[in-house]
Amino acid sequence: MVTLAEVARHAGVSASTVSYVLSGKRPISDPTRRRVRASIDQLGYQPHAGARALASSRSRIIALMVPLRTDMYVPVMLEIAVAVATTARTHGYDVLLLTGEEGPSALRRVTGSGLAEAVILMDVQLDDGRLPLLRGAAPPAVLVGLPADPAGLNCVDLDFAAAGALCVDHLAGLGHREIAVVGGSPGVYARHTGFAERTLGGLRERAGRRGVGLLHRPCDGSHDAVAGVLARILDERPAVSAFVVQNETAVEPLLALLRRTGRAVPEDVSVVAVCPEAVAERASVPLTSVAIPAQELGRRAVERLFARLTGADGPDAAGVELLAPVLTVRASSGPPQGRALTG
Amino acid sequence: MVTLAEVARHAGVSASTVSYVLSGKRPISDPTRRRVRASIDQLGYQPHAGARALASSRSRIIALMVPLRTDMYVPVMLEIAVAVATTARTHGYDVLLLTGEEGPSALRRVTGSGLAEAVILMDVQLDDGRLPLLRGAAPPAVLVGLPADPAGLNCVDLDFAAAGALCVDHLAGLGHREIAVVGGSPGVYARHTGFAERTLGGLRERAGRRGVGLLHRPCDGSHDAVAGVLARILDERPAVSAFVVQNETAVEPLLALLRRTGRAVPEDVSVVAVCPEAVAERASVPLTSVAIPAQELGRRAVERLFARLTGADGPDAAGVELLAPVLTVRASSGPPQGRALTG
DNA sequence: GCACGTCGTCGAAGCGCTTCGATTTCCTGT
DNA sequence: ACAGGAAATCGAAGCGCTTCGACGACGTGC
Repeated sequence: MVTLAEVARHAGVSASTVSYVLSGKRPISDPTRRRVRASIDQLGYQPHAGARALASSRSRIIALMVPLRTDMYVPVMLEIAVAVATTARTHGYDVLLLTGEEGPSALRRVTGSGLAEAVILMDVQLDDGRLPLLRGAAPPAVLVGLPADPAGLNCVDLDFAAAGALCVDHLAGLGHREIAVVGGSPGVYARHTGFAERTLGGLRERAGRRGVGLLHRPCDGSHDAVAGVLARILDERPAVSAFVVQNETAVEPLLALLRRTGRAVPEDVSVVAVCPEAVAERASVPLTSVAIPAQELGRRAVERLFARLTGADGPDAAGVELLAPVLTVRASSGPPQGRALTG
Repeated sequence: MVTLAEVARHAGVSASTVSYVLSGKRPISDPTRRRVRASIDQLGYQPHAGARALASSRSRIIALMVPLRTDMYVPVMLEIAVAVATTARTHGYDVLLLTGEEGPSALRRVTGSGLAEAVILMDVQLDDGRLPLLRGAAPPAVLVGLPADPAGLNCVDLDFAAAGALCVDHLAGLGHREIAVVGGSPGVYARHTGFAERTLGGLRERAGRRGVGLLHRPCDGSHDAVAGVLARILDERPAVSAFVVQNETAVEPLLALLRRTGRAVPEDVSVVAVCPEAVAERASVPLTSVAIPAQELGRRAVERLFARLTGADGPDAAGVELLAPVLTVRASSGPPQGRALTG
C-alpha cells in the first residue's frame, strides 16, 4: 500500500505539503502542486480512509436505513436508495446500508463509533421508535417520510395529503360522486405508516369538502385479496364510479377484475393511482396517476443532509419539505357513465 | 466522545488490557474483565471505527455493488441486498452501498483506500467490465451471478440452466410438445446478462433432448409489449400449449391476455414462471414456478466471502456455487388440452 | 536599507486503537 | 525451597493522516 509519506518522498516535499495539495486548505505553489500530483498518479496513491477519518474525525460516510419488510413499494425503496448513493457520491461521500432489523441501536452504533457522520431514514412510521434518538442536535439526520410530530426533525416526503386531494379533485371534476379507495396492505395501516394515513386524510378531507362519497378499504396485493375487496366495495356502494389505488401490486389485479366483470376503464369506471410513473405507464390501461418521485426524494434528502452538515447550521436546519404532487392524466380516467364532462 | 484510554483509567487498568478484553485475543482474568466491561457500559464507550481500521487494517466493511438500472428483478435485487446486509451484521460487518454508476473505478476506490475489505457484485454480465479487477488475489470478491469465464472468481447463483431444464421437464412430462418462452426485456439479452442466457441455454438443451419444440421471444414487461409478443408467438406456432416466463412484470399481463382471448390456464395452456415465490403465489392464477432464492443468494454470497476472508485461503477459495433450482407445482400447469397425463 | 507582512513549506504533535515484547505474579515439580 | 513456566497485565511503538505553529525567503513601504 502506498502512503502519503511515500508520495512526499517521491515528490521531494514534506508530508504536510502533500496533504495540503489534497485538501486545498493552504495555498501551494503551482510547480509543487504539479509535482505532487504527478507522484500521486505515478504511485497510484489512495488515502487510507480509516486514517483520514481518525485524524479529521470525518468519515465521509452517511448511513441509510432501509426497511427490512418487503411488503411495500419495493422498487420505490430501491430507487430512493440508489438516488441517495449516487447523490452522496457527488459530494464525495459513501453510503452505509443499514436494515431496520437492528432497530434504533444501529443508529447509535454507526453514529457513536464515528463510522457514519449522518443518517437518512426511510419508511418512517408515524410514531417511529428511532425518533427519540434523533430529536435535537444529535446525529444529523434526514427522514424520508413524515412522522406524527416532526418537531425538531428534518423530513422530506411527497405531500401525500395533497396527492389524495388531487385525486379527488380530478375525479370530482370529471363528475364522479362516489369514490372507492383501494389502499395498501392492512399491515401498512397497522404500522401507522405515515404516507398511507396522510393520503387517506387528504382523500377524506377533500371528498368531504366537495360532497363526494368515499369508501376506503385496505388491500393486499394478491389477486384474491383484490377480488374480495372489490366485491365488497361494489356490494356496499353500487354507485361507485371511480377507484383510487395506492398499492402498486393491486393495480393489475384490479384492472383484470374490472375487465372480467365487464366494466370498461375508463368508460364504466375510472381508476387513478398513486404509484411510480413506470407502473402507471406500463399498466394494461395506462393510468392517470400521481407519481411517487423516488429519485427526487433520495436526492433531496441527501442535499438537505449536506446543507445541514456543511452549512452554518442555519435557522432552517430542521424542517419539513413536502414535494408537491403532480397528477398526470392518462387513459384510465374519464367522466362517469352516461354523463358528459361538466367542467 | 469516550475513548479507550478513559475506559482504562476508569477501570484502573491499562489501555491494552481494555483492548484485549474487547478483542479476546489474550486471556484476561475474570475480575478484570468484569470491571472493564462495567466501565464500558457505564461510560457508554464505543470504539472509534476509523482508529480501529487504521490500527488493525481491517475496516469491518464490505462493499455491495448493485446495478443502477431498474429494468430487471428489482425486488429480487433489494431482497439480496438486505440479506447481504443482515448476514454481514451477524459477522460484525457493515455494508457499503455502491451503485454501478461509478463503474469499475468504484471498486478500486473503496478497496484501495481500505474502506472496504471485500466486495460483493450483483447483476454480473457475461463479460463484465469489472471482472479484470477481480481475477487473482486482489480484493476478495464474490459475484452474485455467473460470468462467461468464472476462472479464478468466486461466484454464487441459482443454476439457471438447470432451472430452464426443470421447466421443460415438467411441461414435457405433462405431455406438452410445443413450448414458448417469454423472456426478459431485450436489453437484458443485449447486455448479455448471465442468468437470462443460461436459462435459455438450459431450456434449449433439454427441449432438444426431449424432442420438444421451443420458441423464445424477449419481452418488455409492459402490457402492450406482452400483447405483441403473445400475438406473434401464437401466429408462428399455433400448436404452443405451454409458456415459460422469465420476467416477473410480464406475468400478469400474460395471464390477463390469455384470459381475454379465451384461453383457460391451465386447461388450455400451461404457464410456468422463473420468478420469486411471492410473485408466483400472488399471481391471478397461482403459478407453477422455479423460485429465485434471493435471500439465500445474499446469504451464501456473504458466507463465502467470510470463508475466504477468515479461512486459511484454502484450495476452494475460488469456485462457483450454483444453487439447485426447485420447481413448485401450483395451479397454472397441467396436461395439454384433450390429453390425459401420460406420466 | 530596514522593519514588516505574505506566501509557501516544513516538523511535530496528535487522532484512538492494536499489537508485540517485557514484566510481574503465581503456580508446579522435585 | 528453588528453577522453570504459564497466566495476566503493562508500556510503548506504531497505523497513515490532518493540522497547527513556526520558519525561511521574498516583496513592499518609507
